[in-house]
Amino acid sequence: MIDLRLVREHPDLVKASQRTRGADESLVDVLLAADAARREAVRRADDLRAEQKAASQAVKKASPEERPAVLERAKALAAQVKEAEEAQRATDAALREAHLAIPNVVHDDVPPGGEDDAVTLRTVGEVPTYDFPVRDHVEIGELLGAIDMERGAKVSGARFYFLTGPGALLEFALAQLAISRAVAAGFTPVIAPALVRPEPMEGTGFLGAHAEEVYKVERDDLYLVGTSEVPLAGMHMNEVLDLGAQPRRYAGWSSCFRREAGSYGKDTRGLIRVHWFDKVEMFSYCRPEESAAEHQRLLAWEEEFLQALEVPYRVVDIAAGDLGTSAARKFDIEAWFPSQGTYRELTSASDCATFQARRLNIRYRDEDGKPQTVATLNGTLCAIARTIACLLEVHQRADGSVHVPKALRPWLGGVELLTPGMTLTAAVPPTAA
RNA sequence: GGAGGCUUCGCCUAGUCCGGUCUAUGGCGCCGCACUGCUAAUGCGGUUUGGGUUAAUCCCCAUCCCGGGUUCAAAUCCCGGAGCCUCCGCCA
Repeated sequence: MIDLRLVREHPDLVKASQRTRGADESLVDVLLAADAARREAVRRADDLRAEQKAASQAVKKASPEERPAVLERAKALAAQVKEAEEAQRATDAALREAHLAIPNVVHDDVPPGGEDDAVTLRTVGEVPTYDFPVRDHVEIGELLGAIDMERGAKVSGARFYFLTGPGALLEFALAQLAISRAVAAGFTPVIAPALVRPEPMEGTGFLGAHAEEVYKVERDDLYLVGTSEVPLAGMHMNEVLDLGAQPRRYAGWSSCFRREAGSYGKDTRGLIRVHWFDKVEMFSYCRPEESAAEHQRLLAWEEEFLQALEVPYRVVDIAAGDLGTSAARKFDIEAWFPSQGTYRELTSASDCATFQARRLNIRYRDEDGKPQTVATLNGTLCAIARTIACLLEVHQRADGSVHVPKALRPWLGGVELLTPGMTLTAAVPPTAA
């Protein structure tokens, strides 16, 4: 939810934001009207309630002969209050609806335009050339005995997979690397629940436009999260946080589930787009004035992680029209996929400013001790399945073997190369053995 | 899965049986003032959050886990839900 005060005081700013998103700017006027209507209804109900309270007090003090008349008046007022409250509820609902209809106000530096107008901020690393026909990650994964798509489909259906042998070890290696780097950077590591109640789901905005994307466990009124952002944001809902000098940072590991409705035919092969994967997600709570700087820091950590994986990538600044509802700005990192001859999204970092926290009611105390809404940010440190796909492709060799980035070796028994037919026997750092 | 207990304005707590005097008690913490050579102690005052109104103050409304209901009137009575705790059953 955007800040209502901003809408009242600077509707033009919000309208401009709507325009750059390619969204309907008349929604701002709808919101303003709903706000005015609600305030009017609130005033009326409050006034009547005050009157009714007084009348109610009078009942008690009334003498026996006055009593029937006073009681009559109190009853009449009670009826009016009830009516006024119903009217107010209607305006409350209308305001909420109008309020929710408006996505976050975009950051000034966000490029205008839509999906194709993302601005590439930088390209890092050499795009590798191969003097042999490149295989895609499914082929390599099968050669290595790392990925089993067929049995994934047999057991769970399309877009499911088994990671086996070196694939399974790669998952843990990536998770370990991601978490240990995050911890070194000062993040609190978190293992978060993947099944959540409606409130955090709604508060993070996933029941709005993305509702079709979400798995629901009907019987228990719980949802499978599509990203660790949900439990990490929900963790502090309805709290007033003690924000010290530093933002509060969590690195959460959890499974993620996505129905991928509406993506039929897209990336049907392999680990690129799956119904379930595991992820290490960074999540920050900070003062609103710090969020832009924190956004850059999250991005830097993402980049350093990919550099450690020796993967060529580019950073793109997502255009306004392609931003999610709650993001004021979003950077994606796209890594090189040789089988596709292009960069594909691997991670994403969003600055939600106060949009998400306002709905989740997460605040901090400012210098005057007043509660204020915090800013929240999230960034993928490692979406594991897709990262495995990328690693297998980028680091492939002619014989089907795969180069292991130095940073991952400690968790893969020190091996420098995964080769078809090999059995990894040591999944611990050689030094620890 | 079953049974019971609990949830009060930062923390602890009184109040709930028996509706109005609750505009919620007291302690701790915190803030201010006074006193004191300084500290401590003491005294006095303040200290939930949100909304409405306002130039600001004042004031008004809501808020006793949440949502409904009964009533002129609900922290208090009734129904539903959540969370925590205990016990039984089952279980990795």
